[in-house]
Amino acid sequence: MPRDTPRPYHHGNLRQAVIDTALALAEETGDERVSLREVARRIGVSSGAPFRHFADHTALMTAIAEEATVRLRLMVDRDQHRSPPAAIERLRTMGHSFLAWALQHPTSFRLVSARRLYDFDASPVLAAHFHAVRERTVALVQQAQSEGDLQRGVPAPRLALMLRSAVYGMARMHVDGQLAQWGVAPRSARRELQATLDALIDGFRR
Amino acid sequence: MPRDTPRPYHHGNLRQAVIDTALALAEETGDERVSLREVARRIGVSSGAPFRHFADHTALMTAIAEEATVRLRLMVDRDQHRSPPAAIERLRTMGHSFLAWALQHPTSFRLVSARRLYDFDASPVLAAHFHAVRERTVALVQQAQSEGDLQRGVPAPRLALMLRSAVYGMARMHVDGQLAQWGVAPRSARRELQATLDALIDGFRR
DNA sequence: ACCTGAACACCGTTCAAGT
DNA sequence: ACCTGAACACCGTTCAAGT
Repeated sequence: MPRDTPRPYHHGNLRQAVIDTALALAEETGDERVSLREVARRIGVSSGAPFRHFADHTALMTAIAEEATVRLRLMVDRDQHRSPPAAIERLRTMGHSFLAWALQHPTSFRLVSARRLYDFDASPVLAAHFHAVRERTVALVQQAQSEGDLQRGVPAPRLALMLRSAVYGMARMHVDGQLAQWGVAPRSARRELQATLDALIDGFRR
Repeated sequence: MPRDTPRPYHHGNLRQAVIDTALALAEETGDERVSLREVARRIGVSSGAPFRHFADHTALMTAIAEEATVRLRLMVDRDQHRSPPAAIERLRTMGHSFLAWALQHPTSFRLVSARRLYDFDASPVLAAHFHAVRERTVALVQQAQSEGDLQRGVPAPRLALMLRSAVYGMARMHVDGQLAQWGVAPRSARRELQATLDALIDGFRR
């Protein structure tokens, strides 16, 4: 590992460098503007070098989407451990975590959720994650219903989809720049969205 | 207007032809894959010709977004005229119209709502439309509250945002390909989403 | 095993020149 | 007034050749 050579022929850890640089570039210019050539330029390798580690542009974006999803999951799990144990509170906490993540990492959220710039079906990591989120949400709704905290009139899968849609919609309205028209200033976005989610959950208390 | 010349030097109505062809191309390949060169090729004009009518790629996409929004509005207005007059029913109808449009024109919906491929701030048409949607939604919520059909515990603007988020989230989950994981088959999507919206509205009946 | 750098087929955009 | 077609600066991707 010679340290006097600024650019050795072999980068050493190009794969990770490409992922990190691409993530930074996405945050700077938008997920749809990540160019492999620009990434290579920033790292100081030739334009063809990244193709040794990623089959194509899509494969790189898939790797980024996986990285972002793992980070979201860590945050959700951490918050769940701190949540009151009642299922309805776990649901609320899950929604708050999701909103907080989307507001903190709008580019990652947009990339992962829109599923346009990467190949969702090629990633077992992503499939497992989204499956788990759905399972957990439905299970918590069922549990909250049997604990007497949520209305039983609506089937659990439908109530879960309703809550998910609302949270997802709030997060997307933010990243899509639509909150301003709805009278929500950027600074108060997190507070207002979490309060709106709370009002939704309270509306379905039994 | 000579009809024996297959390609006259002047197209005649190139601006509209570019919009129509670009819309078709978007439906075929996705809104982010609309190439001005491909549009020009399909119409049979040179690669520089569209620039006589659109300042750049963004300007063309803005025109498309406006066109799509006008069509959405026509559909919403038509359905409103057929709706029962009670504010809560008008709200429900509005949501159903929105969902139906998003399911029928996923590419247009994605383009308009994501606001990434065009310049929202450059379009008074779009600003007016979105402003009107919000005003109308909040007014209908207030009216439904005073007609005794919706809970008064939640402020009208917040309740309006909640309903909008849920509807928007459902529509986006569809175009983002996330409904399958939530146990909703494409064929039953419209029915299931409308039923979920109905359950939400019913949950907030007083 | 990994990287270079030229090559190819695409883009968006500009602009002198043509009709 | 509108369109052509060459030009420029970008892409993604491939691949023989280098280390």
